[in-house]
Amino acid sequence: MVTDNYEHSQIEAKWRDRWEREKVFEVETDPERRKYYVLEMFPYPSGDPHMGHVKNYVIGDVVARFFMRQGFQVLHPMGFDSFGLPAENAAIQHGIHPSVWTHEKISRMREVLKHLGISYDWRREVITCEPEYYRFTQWLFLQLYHNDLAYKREGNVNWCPSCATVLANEQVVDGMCERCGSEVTKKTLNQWYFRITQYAESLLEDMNMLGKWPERVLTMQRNWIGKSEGAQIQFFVPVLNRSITVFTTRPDTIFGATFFLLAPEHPLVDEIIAGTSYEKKVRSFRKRISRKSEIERITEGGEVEGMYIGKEAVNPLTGESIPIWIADYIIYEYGTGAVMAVPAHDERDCRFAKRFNLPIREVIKSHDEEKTEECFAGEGIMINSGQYNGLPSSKGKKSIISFLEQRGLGKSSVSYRLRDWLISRQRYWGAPIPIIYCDSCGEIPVPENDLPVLLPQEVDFSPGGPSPLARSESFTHISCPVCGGRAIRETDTMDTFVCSSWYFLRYCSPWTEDKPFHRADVDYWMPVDQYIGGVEHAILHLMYARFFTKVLYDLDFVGFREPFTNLFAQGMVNKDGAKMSKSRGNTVSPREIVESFGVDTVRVFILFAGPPELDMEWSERGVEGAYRFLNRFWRAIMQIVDLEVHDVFTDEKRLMELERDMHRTIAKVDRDIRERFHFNTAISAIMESLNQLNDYFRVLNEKGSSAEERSFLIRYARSLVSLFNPIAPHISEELWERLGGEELLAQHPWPSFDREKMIEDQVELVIQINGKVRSRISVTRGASEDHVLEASLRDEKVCNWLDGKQIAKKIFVPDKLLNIVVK
RNA sequence: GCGAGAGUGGCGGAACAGGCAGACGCGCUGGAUUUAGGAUCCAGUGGCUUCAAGCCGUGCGGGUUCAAAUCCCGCCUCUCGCACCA
Repeated sequence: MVTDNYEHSQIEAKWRDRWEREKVFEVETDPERRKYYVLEMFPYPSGDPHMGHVKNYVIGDVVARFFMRQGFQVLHPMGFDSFGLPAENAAIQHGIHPSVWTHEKISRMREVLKHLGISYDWRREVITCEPEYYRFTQWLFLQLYHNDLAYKREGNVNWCPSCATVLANEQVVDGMCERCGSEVTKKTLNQWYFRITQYAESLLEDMNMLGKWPERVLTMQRNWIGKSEGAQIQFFVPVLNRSITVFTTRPDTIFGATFFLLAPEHPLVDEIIAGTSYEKKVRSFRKRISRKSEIERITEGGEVEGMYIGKEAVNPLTGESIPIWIADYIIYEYGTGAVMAVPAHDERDCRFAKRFNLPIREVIKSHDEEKTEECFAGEGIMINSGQYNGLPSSKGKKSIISFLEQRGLGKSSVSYRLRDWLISRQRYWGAPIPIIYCDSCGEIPVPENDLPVLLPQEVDFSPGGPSPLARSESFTHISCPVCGGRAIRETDTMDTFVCSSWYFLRYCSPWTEDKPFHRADVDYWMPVDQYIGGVEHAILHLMYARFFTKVLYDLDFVGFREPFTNLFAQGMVNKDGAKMSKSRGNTVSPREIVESFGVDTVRVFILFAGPPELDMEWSERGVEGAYRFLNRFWRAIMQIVDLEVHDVFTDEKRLMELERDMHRTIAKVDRDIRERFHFNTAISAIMESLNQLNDYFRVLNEKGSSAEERSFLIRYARSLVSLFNPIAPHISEELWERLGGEELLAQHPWPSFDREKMIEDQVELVIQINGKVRSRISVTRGASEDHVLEASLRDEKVCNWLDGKQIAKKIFVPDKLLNIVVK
């Protein structure tokens, strides 16, 4: 029973049920209709959603509801990214099985989310830890495997001792584990990788075909991929009787190469020092370096370390012999792991040369004569470079590369900072990697028909030792699918980012059983038109998802190369100036706030606090303010619903003003939502209209209202309620019904406006004297300069300012201002 | 260090293409209503100035312009990202 007061809980429950009963948000593939796909990053089910989630979903819901009312079929799904460590830690600490823990959390979270009344098609829910889903995560792994995009190799990897697993490069932040904050160490392990580096160029290139993405996200991805163009050059090493290739972006500085550097772990180092007195020293040097954590490297002020390893390399241009050193700042995985050191023009080489007293030879002169820095890394004119003297660096680069190319000693080359994606995790709660090792057949992919490789239920979660899967006899020991002989399963599971790299495809086709998705579904719905989430995923998730999409495109499973046309990165919700977190104890529970104020209040507060891309501050007063506004809104509309008609005159002038205001408000709200995502100004426009309305009520209270006024006000109220609907869907649906709306507002067409009706006949025009506002006059729209000048000369204030002055100049902006410049 | 972004009342924030700075809201002040509080309604609310008139005012300093929060140059502060990537 809904009373005449604004009873948020009754109203919200009523419409939530109604939308569900009438399947308002359920959509089907239908190529006849225009589609729009709105997606919010799905959550890890940690329990109750927090305010950051709510903000995310509310933004998405406004967009979804807005487009729905534009006549689009809107796909707006929700699911759970439900593999991951917290579930496993719960098992270790409280003895609850990860599956049980996760499903409990999901139910709880789903309940709260449903309570928010967001326009999800819940039938399409995706849960990544269900075999029905991870079966296809494994299937996708196999596609990558068959196309040489998934491979296993030994490598020096990031290890988080606290999580007892390896981490991808992307998951190490300032030398700390992105998840738990412990210091990351290095370990040499045999691990599975995805060959994302093969897609470095298209990940970079295809950024051009994206729609609206935040510039900073693109920049971050660009930096992460880190493309640099240069050359590979061969330096002959007499002791090996062959060449070592270096990568450099500055072939024009080759005459300044005074020593040669190798990464300490470079395998050629061993060949060079074999049987020499350096063997022992190098071994202990390597040991010392590997103990040095990333943190120490950064905090020690960049003290470089290295040592001479006893042999020489030959500069292919000068024929000069230069000593070979190893240095800790040379990264084996980048470029070729070997560098020609040019201390005069590279800061790091310079530091190294100074520390170990190596010669520094200047070969580039700055264009700017004044500049005589010790280490000049810019472009300039070549000197001390034989026949190349006098050439600018850019030309020199090209000539040197072509000289080397002709002699087969080098070529132009591109390097990327991006590394292959390490996907193995030594943990239980993830999708098992579908690989089998047979004593006689070797490494065998699990046949597609045998998928999913199910996680065993009964495993030992006690901490320490190998991962729970490795300890499970029944899981590990199987017979080879090829020869039937003895075999063991891979016991690593996949990084959860693999699961989230394709979930947006599954939403399109969630009921498909024999494959991850139907092509027709995906072709209809994809790409996601608007993706919304936190900027913290700017690199990791967004790049992995882009990578997966590109692989699927190349393998002809999908017909598009980019998954997300537009991306919106929302700001955080803070409290007391800091990020809300359990450890700080400054969290606000959405569940409780919704209980006392209602969903619509929370939505209005969040959206009104500022533009959504900015961080916002949670404020109790702000919530109350939003609540008060909803009450004010309710009362005003109800006053119109209950308006009695009297036999009185109509205030035509006020009515016209209101009419104009109505069209302006529609135009503003429409634009603010559609083009700018600035819901705060959309709400303030609605508030202004409401204030207009209240002013008018005062007139009506005095004189009573005519039938004409009542019918106009109903129309006005309807458009206001209609505009408010994507922002506060429950209250607006209720008021819509009370105003006589027959169909659901959620399915009612979005209001349109008439530009003609927005125009005023009288405009207020600003009169400036010497650029300062001195007066305002009211003139008819489109008044001429002469007319305005004449009118302003009759204005007392203007006359005072002009008294005894000469008019030197006039600037006239029609319907806006007249600036009179006097001497 | 490199790169990107941002600095506007007591606060969150408006000002779409150089043209009325401070919309809208919060807070605060006064008033009405009320037994009282809350809620509600009305009025006010950038600073200086005794009122009026006026002057100053968008981080700081300069510039362009009839006119600058907005454009240009220099500086300061903050936030974020990258940080031995040859």
